[in-house]
Amino acid sequence: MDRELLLLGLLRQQEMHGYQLYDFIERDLSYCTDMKKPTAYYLLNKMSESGWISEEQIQDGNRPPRKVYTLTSQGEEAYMRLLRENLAQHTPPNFSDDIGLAFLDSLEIVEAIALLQIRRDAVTAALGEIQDAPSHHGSLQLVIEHQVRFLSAELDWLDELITQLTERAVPQ
Amino acid sequence: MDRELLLLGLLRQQEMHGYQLYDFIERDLSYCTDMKKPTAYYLLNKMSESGWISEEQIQDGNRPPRKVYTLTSQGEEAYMRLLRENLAQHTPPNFSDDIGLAFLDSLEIVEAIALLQIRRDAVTAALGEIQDAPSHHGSLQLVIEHQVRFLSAELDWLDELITQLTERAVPQ
DNA sequence: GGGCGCATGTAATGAGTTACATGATTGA
DNA sequence: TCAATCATGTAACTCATTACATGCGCCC
Repeated sequence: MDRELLLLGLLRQQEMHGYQLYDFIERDLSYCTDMKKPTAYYLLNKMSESGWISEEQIQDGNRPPRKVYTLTSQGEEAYMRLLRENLAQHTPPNFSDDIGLAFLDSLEIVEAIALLQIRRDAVTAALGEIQDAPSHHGSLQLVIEHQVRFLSAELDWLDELITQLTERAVPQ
Repeated sequence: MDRELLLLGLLRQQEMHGYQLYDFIERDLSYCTDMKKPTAYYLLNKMSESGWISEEQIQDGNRPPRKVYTLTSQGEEAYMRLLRENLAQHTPPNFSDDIGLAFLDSLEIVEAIALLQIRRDAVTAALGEIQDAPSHHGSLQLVIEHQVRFLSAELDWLDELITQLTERAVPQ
């Protein structure tokens, strides 16, 4: 239901058509989430059918018509319910990266360090990307701050781990 | 491929049958990952067909026979490849919780604080659960430490956010 | 005039889950 | 004896993705 919440939340701030929503999410929210085009269209159609949003066809010359969506009162209700649910809950994220960590000792320490350095670079790059991201208004900015916080912690942890391993690799 | 890596890594440490693997993952690794039974059996069959693991049927009385799996040399190769790949990469985890955060300003501050308190409790509970978890040998322990690190950072962030909001709610 | 961006969608695929099915053993 | 655990699996379903399909307008 998180994707539904996202779409409802964006539509609530400003009425938009599908492509616009997709585009905004891919462009401006790429550091924290994503949603492919067919998913966006599918969810919008679904929510339209269940009465959460209403659509207005807008024809512009011979172009394919745009379907501009607006929250209905049911949609507003659903939005508030989903938002409260989401805020009150903690969903442990999937750390698929941790699986490799669990078997780190299968490798020579030197190689393990080298690989973790590469990971470190990737985290640094991600952090840089977010910090360069255009700042958003209102609480959307909170998401950026949260991501920065997370990536910084991740970087600290990796650095400590690499240091530990290095000490073990070259004792004195 | 992370699930395959997990199964291979566990089998490499000790030969096991499907149920045993499933059980270990659900019991001892629940704080960082999970894998349902049909998924485990499916992946084991797939890896067996592609020659990564070999199975030995063990009959014990009238019980359903157990299929005990061992890494083949191909499996060993695949394991090392997947491990290196995993260690070198950074996969940004899905923060579905952040979507609610993005729309925090739709709520009265007082309610937002109350909801975040509930989330805070959930994070605290998760942290406690991990710290009580039985310690693992070797680098499996690294995963626990990483999780503790993450949850602590999460808790700090939530506390700061709640403090900020509280100040805004009651200025002086 | 040819490719990219706008705008919508369908179809096929994939990864993983839930629900279901089976049958023996073990413990309260 | 009756439920839980051990042990394996199949079938159906969900959610989201990739690949495909269509067609207009705009800019180089």
